[in-house]
Amino acid sequence: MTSYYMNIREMCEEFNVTPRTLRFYEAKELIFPVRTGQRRSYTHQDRGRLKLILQGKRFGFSLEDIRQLLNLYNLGDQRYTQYLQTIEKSKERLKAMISQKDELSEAIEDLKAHLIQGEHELKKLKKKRILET
Amino acid sequence: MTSYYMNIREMCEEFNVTPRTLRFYEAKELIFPVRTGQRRSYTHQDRGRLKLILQGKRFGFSLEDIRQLLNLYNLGDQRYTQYLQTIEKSKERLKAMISQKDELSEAIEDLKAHLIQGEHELKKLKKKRILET
DNA sequence: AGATAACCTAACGTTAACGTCAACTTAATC
DNA sequence: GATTAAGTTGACGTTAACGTTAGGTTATCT
Repeated sequence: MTSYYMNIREMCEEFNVTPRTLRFYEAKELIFPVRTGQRRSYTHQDRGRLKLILQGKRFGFSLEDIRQLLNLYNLGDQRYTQYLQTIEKSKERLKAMISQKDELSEAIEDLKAHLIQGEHELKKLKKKRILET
Repeated sequence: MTSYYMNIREMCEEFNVTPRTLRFYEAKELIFPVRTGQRRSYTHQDRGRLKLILQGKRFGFSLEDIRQLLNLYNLGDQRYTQYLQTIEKSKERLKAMISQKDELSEAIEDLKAHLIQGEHELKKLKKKRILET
């Protein structure tokens, strides 16, 4: 297992981000590294959250969207009403993700069809080019 | 069928965007409305492209990414090398979309599991609250 | 024909998500 | 123990994707 605490450089290498990005996410309260002296030490929790952040970004979610979702993954010491709100927000996100997935499936099939058509046309163009040479 | 040409207001209503957005996409060469005098007239082609643009945005693609993809859907009068490049770019996009879909599927299952767990915890909290009242 | 509405261009403003740079402190190395 | 490397905190800069405002043109309505 990877060491319990990681420094900022190790984090950057593992997740392929810059220090600035990690500090930025911290300022936005998406991750909460502890301090060893002045330096940041990233825990297992932080790594889990960062993974989710980067994933969310690939899906086109904003950091604020992601922040709300993240709470679901660390439902520790929240008040009841906050807890409830987190779950409601997460349900919304889930629905959005499902419809996004469906849309994506359609778009993929559509793109495939156009690509096949495109390659067909390309062959014809190629022949023409050869004949014209 | 909707009239062949649409003015900017009709477009905005149909696609739920602002005039600024349409002019912006035009400036970025994503759509090419013709002019009727000074005014823009949007064709069937523009509507098709706009639909794809908005879809692409929901998937988290940049306008530049989308612009390259769009060429595949209007492979009209391109040169052979350009044609080839469009197809290559599109293949890359397709791969990205497929992996995004797979990732999304996983994330959805994961989120579902956490939601179930969260609702379970919520019930326990609720009981505690009632007992404490 | 004068007013009003719909459209236009041009230009500056805004927000998210970082990049970059300066000046400082701490840790590691020679 | 001086230097170098790694990390830190501001603070200002940058880019994408529009929003907003000002000032001008065209079409329509009364």
